[in-house]
Amino acid sequence: MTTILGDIFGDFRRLVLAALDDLAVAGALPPGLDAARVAVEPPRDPAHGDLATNAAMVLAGQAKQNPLQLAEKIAAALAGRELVSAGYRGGGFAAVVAKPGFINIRLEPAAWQAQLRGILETGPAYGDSTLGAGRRVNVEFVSANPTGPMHVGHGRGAVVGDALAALLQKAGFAVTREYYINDAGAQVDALARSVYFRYCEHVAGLPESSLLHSSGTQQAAPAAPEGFYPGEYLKETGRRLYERDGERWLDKPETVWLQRLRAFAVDEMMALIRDDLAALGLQFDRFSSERALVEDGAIERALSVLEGAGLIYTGVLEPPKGKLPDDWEPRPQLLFRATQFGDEVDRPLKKSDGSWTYFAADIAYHFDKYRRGGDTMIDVWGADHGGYVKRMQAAVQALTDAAARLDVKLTQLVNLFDAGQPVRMSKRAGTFVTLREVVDEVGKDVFRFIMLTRRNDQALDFDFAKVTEQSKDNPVFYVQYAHARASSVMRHAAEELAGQELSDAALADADLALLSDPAELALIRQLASWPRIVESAAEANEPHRVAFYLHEVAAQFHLLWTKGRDEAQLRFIISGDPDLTRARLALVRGVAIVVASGLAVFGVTPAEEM
RNA sequence: GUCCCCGUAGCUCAGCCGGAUAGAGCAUCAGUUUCCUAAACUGAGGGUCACAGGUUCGAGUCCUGUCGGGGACGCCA
Repeated sequence: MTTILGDIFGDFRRLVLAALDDLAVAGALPPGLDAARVAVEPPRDPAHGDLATNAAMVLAGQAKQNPLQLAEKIAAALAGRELVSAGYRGGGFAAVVAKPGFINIRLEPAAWQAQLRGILETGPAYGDSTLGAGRRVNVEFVSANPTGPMHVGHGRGAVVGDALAALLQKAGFAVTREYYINDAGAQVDALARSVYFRYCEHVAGLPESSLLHSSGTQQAAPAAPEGFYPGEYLKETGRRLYERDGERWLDKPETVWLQRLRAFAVDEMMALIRDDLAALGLQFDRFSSERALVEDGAIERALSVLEGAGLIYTGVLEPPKGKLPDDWEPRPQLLFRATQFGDEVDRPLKKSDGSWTYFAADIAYHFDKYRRGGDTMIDVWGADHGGYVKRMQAAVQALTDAAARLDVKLTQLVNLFDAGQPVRMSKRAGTFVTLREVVDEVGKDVFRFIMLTRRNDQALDFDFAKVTEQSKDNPVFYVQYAHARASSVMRHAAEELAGQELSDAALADADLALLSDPAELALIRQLASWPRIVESAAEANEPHRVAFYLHEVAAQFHLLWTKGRDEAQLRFIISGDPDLTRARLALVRGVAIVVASGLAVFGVTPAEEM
């Protein structure tokens, strides 16, 4: 109902609603019926027709009429209406009533052919929707801590977040992609100490080191600090610190260097992360710093809102049920009344040392997002943060007086395999696989697509051997291959029909009535459902549906291709019959446009040849 | 103990605000290549939708409970 072009299901829903109005005016239906549940969908069994509506069954109760008889009335009223929308150009339809009360609709081929023409005329924008009506949505994703390179789990969140954002954009929302930098907690202090340790280590290893000269022997490296980040990458960071600052931090107390090194380390880590993001082709509209919020007093501002609503108090929490932490001590804390908003317990805002909890900062951050104009926020988190969802939603509800909504998408684990053998990962054993290593190995297109072949809340197996295999078992190549095949046909056609204009605009004028084979019409139907897929996937926040849809389009196209192998008259290029060839090229281009449009949502480049 | 996610074919998973005879891929079996890319396609077998109730014209889908798997549970993020 909101699509710019070619949502056949929306068009027919409008038509059904208009028919219902006709019936109401004629007195055949009581006025003021609630038609919200009236749906027009493809029937599961294609033998039933192209479209089906449940209108009679949904309204039978309200209208106090027999569903079958009501269906007959609606079908008759439908038959009296015409497809006035330009997208059908004279194509008609037939409506038939079936058993429980379904009304099955079958379009004449001309209506489908007109849909294909519309696809060619619309091009890459095909599938765009006005569902979002320009409403703003803030999608926050990745938000990997700036303590090291991204790992594969971050990569999944990154891809899911980016595809979700792209999908929402295609569906007409004004999307902001945002990254939250957790650069304020104790962990970045630990990071700074780790860098300092590596820095000292580096200096000690230098032949010209003052440590050597002053004592005559190499000084033992200082002990690794608490919470030490053991990754090799920090050796490089320590070296870079030496190159920038020389020996000025040596033998100085922590109070002298901690703040400076923290800033340096976070900058270095963010540079690493930005490289990783770039390798995946990711771009953010905004990076928000936790530290900047803290230093700006944003926490106090946000908490004062809660304070004013009487939602903050000092109290003592019950110890958690089940396993009691070893060092549990009851202690009065500053608490947020999350239980008033459906959370299990009230949540602490200050640590025992008096500093703010991560939660307090996150409250400030979400309040900041809201004040910047986001009443719809989506956060993409790793599933290990699942326990955090309720309290954050509670906070958003409390902060905005329920004017804003926070949705949280949790991404489950990625299990790495190589030819069926699990790739064991252990930070301690040093067999940690970074996102960058995986992306460099398989390519960003493969990585992105595979990450979207599963619902985000399902664990996903990622097998290096399988995802790089060039066969139909690999969904990436299966879909890519369909696009490449389409491109290949167009290259051949350019030779066969040398001198003829084969642009999409030109092909839209081909005699599409020549596309009459059932397999051809089935393919057009498949292409015609793209706008509907965009809207439903966007509404459900489920980009993976696009992957399954593209797989179906590719299958239908490969099928038609192979039919042409058995029945030469079904090939796309028919020597000596330029009119038929042009009609079929229009279909081929339609496939390429839809596949490319879907891949664009995923940030995957459509292949021209393979 | 509480909360969240999950349970669909031998395996991996889809199933679109409830809709008609529950689908796809893999695996198994039987086929297709002088021809636009066989990197593909066709057909067959394979199901107590974990279990038990409930809601209604209709439940894999919604509600309750049970069982099983995973995850999270103050001062980490």
